[in-house]
Amino acid sequence: MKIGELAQATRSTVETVRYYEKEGLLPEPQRTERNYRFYGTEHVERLRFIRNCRVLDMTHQEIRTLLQAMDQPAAGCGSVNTLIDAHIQHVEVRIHELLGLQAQLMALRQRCVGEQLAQTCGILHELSTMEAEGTPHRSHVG
Amino acid sequence: MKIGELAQATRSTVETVRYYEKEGLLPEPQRTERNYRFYGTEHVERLRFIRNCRVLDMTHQEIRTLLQAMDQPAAGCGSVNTLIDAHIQHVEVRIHELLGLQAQLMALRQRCVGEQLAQTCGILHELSTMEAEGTPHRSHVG
DNA sequence: AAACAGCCTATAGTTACTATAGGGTCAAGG
DNA sequence: CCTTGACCCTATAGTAACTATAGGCTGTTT
Repeated sequence: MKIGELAQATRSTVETVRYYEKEGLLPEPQRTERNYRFYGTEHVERLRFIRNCRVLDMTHQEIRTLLQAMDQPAAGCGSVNTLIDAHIQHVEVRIHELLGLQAQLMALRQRCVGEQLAQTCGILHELSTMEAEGTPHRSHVG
Repeated sequence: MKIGELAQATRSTVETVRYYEKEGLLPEPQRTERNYRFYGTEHVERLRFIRNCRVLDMTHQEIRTLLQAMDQPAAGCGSVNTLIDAHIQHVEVRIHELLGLQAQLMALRQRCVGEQLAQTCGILHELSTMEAEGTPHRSHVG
């Protein structure tokens, strides 16, 4: 199959497929005599695997680790379990961060009732004077 | 004050301060005769405002809107309220996404108990065959 | 005079794509 | 035969919000 068909079969785009190839997530396929990429079912499976991982918000690096495990069927899958556990942790941490954020934002929102002038707006005043602890987040789990 | 002192006073870094200036979030300060940036208390306040917004996960574009409101003290603050409300929505949406993700990941984790071989690992198998709906997220609220 | 901290500009790297420019291939229609 | 349109190719730049690096000047201390 050609790249457009592969993209359709996996709900991705042609550009994404080419990008994964450049990143080394998807192996380089054969080429036709006219230099078109030509894929088989193994590529469909691999790409589907990758997309499933992405839906679960894994990074390319995490996916690379899982693909390595896939490529060594006779080896143990401990690294897989470890990775998934760590990823679940990332997600939980981020959920807690966002719940805290939500509380902060709702408290902030209370500061201005009805429509005020900017100079008397409690929200702007609070944003100017509060001493927030914490930093803008950096977790890979958005 | 010099740029290093400003950074310290606002718990940011010298590089971030210069970056905000280039982005137009922080106005260009005066320069000393030796071309060092020289800041006053108005810069401290503005930068503190920006950092507070960042801790709340607002984008630079959102912050720009708030700064504009700050700069028009005699105008209404309706845009501020609207923006905060929308931002709270973003956060709530993301929380729900992550809760769904967490559930999916925990179900996935159940697929492999103890340490298996990669070829029999239920996690890898599930990742290969599942038909996940949804796309990798794109919300600005990480 | 040399070492060291701190400042300067300009540029590249990060993540996972997305978009664009500029060009070749292929089948169908006029 | 020519053109139109869909599809493919490579290479490069843009996205968000920084972070890091190179290469060089300033200012203070020893």
